[in-house]
Amino acid sequence: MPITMNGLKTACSQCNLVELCLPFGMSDHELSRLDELVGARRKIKRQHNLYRAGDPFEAIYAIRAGSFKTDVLLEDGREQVTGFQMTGEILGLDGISTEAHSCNAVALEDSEVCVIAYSKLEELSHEVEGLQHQFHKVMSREIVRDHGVMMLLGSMRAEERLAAFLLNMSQRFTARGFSAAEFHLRMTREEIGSYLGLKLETVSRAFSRFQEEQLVAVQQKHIRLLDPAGLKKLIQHQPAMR
Amino acid sequence: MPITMNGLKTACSQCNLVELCLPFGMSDHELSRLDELVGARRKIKRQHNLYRAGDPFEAIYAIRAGSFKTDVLLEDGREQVTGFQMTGEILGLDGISTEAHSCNAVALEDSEVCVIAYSKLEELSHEVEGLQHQFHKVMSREIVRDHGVMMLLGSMRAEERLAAFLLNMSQRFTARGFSAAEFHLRMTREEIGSYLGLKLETVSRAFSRFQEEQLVAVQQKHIRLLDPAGLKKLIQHQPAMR
DNA sequence: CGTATCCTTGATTCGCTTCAACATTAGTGG
DNA sequence: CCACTAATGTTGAAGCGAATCAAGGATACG
Repeated sequence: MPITMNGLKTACSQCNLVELCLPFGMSDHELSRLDELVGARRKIKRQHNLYRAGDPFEAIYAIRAGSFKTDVLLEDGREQVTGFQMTGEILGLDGISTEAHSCNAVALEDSEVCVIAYSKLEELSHEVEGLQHQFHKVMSREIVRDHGVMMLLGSMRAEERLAAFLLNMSQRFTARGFSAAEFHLRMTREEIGSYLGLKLETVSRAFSRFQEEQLVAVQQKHIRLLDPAGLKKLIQHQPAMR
Repeated sequence: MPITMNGLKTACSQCNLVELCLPFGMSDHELSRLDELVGARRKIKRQHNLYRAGDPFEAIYAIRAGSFKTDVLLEDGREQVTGFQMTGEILGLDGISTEAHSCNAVALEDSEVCVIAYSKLEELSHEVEGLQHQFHKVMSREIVRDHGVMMLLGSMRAEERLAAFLLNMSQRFTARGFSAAEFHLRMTREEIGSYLGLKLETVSRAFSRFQEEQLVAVQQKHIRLLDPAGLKKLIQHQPAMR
């Protein structure tokens, strides 16, 4: 029976995040086999890296608590945040292709991940029917998500991007049993801006504008969605820019 | 022995695209097993869809000849091209997550694809060691590629985007045994623009600018890279905008 | 050969960035 | 606990890069 670094048993079958995580949709029998998969948990302090671009790829990570951002850096120092990840989501998939990570994963708050050795995952995928399929789904979902971000970055104006971002966050908080209308963002305006391809001032202004129009109530990182339908409308009916 | 719609045997082991395609790196023995995988080939005429967003997902496709674009559409008609695909590259991975395709795949010229039934792929992945791993690599590469596009869209200025695009095309033509310096683009300025988050006029202007500065010779869709190093420099040393 | 599509270029407009100043919050150590 | 400081967030004014509008030219296609 696997023992974690902090002496707690790590078992997918016992975890309340199953429905959000890799084991989603698997039978009890399959689930019990999955318990071999998670070797250890690892705690990451706020602002610390789970991995960095260039690190050799050995494992993927399931977020057990907390949240992360992933980013890529250009030689000249420019940063692009490629995603924000919450509990149950999988980190590190970028590393498979070249056997090295291609982005940085940074904890936005004190967090904890389940370490899933990739070799073991491949092994077990041969045996456990549902695991292979579920893993493919997780990767595919990441691809679809990325296409959505491209849509954001390539075809939407600043306010549309922020609206889409807020609705996406709301939806993900909801899936985790939190309020859809009220939540706390763990990232800075600058990080949101980088993700959305905007400067932090533009993000701040868009927040203010939303507040004026009674769409949201903003208090620093604390957000209350007053009119989600209004936000949705903003995305769809905004006069096309490009 | 599988017979294709046009009466030709479809066999990965006989295909000269192995090094670019799904079977890359697999042993001869594994390769022979792969021949069961490709059920048929399918020809797609220029401007026709290989699949559309919403279509039920059943297969992935390896491009045997020609090229494609993938795009997503917003309700209000806005289009975002999410990628251009060349021979040996895999289409349709977006469909796994929801069992339906989430984007459109359109042939940029008369093309041909190998149809790989997903159910068969999963089945065979359990038996053929290298296939599973290679498939994971293909998906992971797609994720990494998407992150690169996000960097483009989120942090680069117009000319940097086009320079990065041209260098990327050049690199992919090279991998296929074509000239690195001279090639023919199959997509319109509008499609390039959509991909790069720019209007077609901006793309055209950037091309003209590159021509003035002796970086490339442009004649409609025919491109000659005169100074690839100069293009590379453009990407890295341009004063940061956002 | 005629027509639709695609591309180029110019003038103008507009949205976002840049620069700057200030407010607020969080974190630190006396 | 409070003073101090750094980090973060807000807002205003000005500038700039890309979009928009518009017209003409080149090319491909039936």
